[in-house]
Amino acid sequence: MSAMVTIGEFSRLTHVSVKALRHYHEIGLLPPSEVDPVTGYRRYAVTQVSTAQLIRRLRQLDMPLPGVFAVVAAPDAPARDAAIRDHLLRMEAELDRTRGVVAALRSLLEPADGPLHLDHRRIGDLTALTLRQVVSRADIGAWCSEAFARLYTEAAAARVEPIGPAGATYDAAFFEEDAGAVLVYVPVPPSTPATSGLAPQPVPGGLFVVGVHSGPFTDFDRTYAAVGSHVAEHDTALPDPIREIYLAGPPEIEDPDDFRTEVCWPISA
Amino acid sequence: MSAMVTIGEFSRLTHVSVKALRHYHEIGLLPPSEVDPVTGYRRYAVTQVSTAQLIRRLRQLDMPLPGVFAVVAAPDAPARDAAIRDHLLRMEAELDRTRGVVAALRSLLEPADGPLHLDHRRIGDLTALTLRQVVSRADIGAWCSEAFARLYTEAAAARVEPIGPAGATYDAAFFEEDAGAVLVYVPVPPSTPATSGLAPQPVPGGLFVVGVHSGPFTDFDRTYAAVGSHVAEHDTALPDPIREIYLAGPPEIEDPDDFRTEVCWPISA
DNA sequence: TTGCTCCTCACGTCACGTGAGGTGGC
DNA sequence: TTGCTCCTCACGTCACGTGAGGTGGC
Repeated sequence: MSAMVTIGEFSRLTHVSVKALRHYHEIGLLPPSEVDPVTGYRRYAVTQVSTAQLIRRLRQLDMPLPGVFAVVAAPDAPARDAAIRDHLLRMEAELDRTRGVVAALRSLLEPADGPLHLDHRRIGDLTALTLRQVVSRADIGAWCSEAFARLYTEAAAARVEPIGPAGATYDAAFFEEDAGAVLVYVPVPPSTPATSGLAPQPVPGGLFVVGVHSGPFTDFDRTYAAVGSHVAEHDTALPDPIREIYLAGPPEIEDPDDFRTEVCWPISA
Repeated sequence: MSAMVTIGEFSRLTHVSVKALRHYHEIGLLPPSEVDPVTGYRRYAVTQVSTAQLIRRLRQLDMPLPGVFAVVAAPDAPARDAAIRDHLLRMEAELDRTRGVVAALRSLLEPADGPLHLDHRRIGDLTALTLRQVVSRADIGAWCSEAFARLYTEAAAARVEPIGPAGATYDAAFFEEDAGAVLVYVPVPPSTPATSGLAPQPVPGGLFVVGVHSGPFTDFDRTYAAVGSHVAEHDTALPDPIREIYLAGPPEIEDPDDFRTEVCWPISA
């Protein structure tokens, strides 16, 4: 039988606040060893200290409570360590993103590189292998790389060569609500047969104002601003999806500074 | 006169969601250039794009809205850049803390280094230069280093040598509510005269269970758990403040792995 | 005219923190 | 007995997101 302590003493032992301990009880994450049925007083066993310490560390790393729950309830050490490693990987990715944003912030505060060159262009109707899904902005990078990998695999399976650069179209909701329908496509000859998973689809064209974005995707809003401002001042924007055409990007190009992407804003004739 | 756009188009231009734009209007951070008095429709000027981009970047870096407000309203570039640099410094500090927590998490998952050596000790009443304030856990490091710097300056001004290691006492609320009264002290001879700012104060002693914590402060909860668990199992804890005695620490010791701190848990005789 | 965009509430999210008001334990 | 600890609501925080229900603009 291990010693029992009050919630206050358990808090001093573990450095977890009393309010947090009550919360963890309420959600079932760390129920006290005993609860007095008449007074409601919580009593914790000293053996619960290590669990509380683990929870505290994970929360200090901003792991969401459902994740903490999974770690604490993990059946064995490998499962537990995998859940923790997962979170540390997500934190690394977050850190990378933050580095990118800091760089983007600096570039925003420096004087601009001169006006962006803009073109009017009529893009014809295409035939393409496509994937379409509602995607949130946070997931867009991962989803796109997975989707393009799938499209190129399908193209190889159908023994066709892409006949132009890959692209994607973004519904207005993707920008306005931070989540919306995204369609990625790889253009193929109209004669391409359906593969096991994918039939070629038409991708309708139209008239666009086009600007080339050079550099990492973190910076995208600058080119969007340039293209969109030009449209607002000189053309009539259409509510159609905005198109991006990936002239140079991952996985072939490794350095984000070398990425080149066309941003195509649909306008009326 | 710059072109005006609807909230939806402004959202596509800036990559700030419509909901966020309405929120920024509501709090006065980014009011639209015009609001139709009858329909309530917002109209943004294209010249507002750069402000929106700046706000977006700062929010991506988790700068709180009051801080964003300060940056956007900054009277000139130096003031603005200083506010941003400030936030980047805070982010660096956060990152340091995170690194520490990750290390602490690893050490928690590794097998323990064997049981901690614990002593019973009667600490006598002291005379000391002291500072006392309610401090939150988040601020404790910064506050302590400032407070000790002040105490040593005062001791030098009074021409007295400290006659023992410095320490601090922490009220229960510091642990139970993540904020509570902390008293830092530097022991001096009882004959020490009052200086301009500080009169020597008595620091009452008592009976304690004492364990030595070796390593960075991030790890403190492990030693607290060991000392406190021992007390729970073998002694009667008192509600008095817990005392830490800084045998080796900053600023003299640089490597956190070399820090040594006594954790003293008050018990009844 | 139709459907799309925009509007304003009101409420939800996440992980607790902040009191208020009251009772039990030593 | 007194004061301290503990209890349970109910509501607040932060920066928006999520619908509901309705209207304006092309």
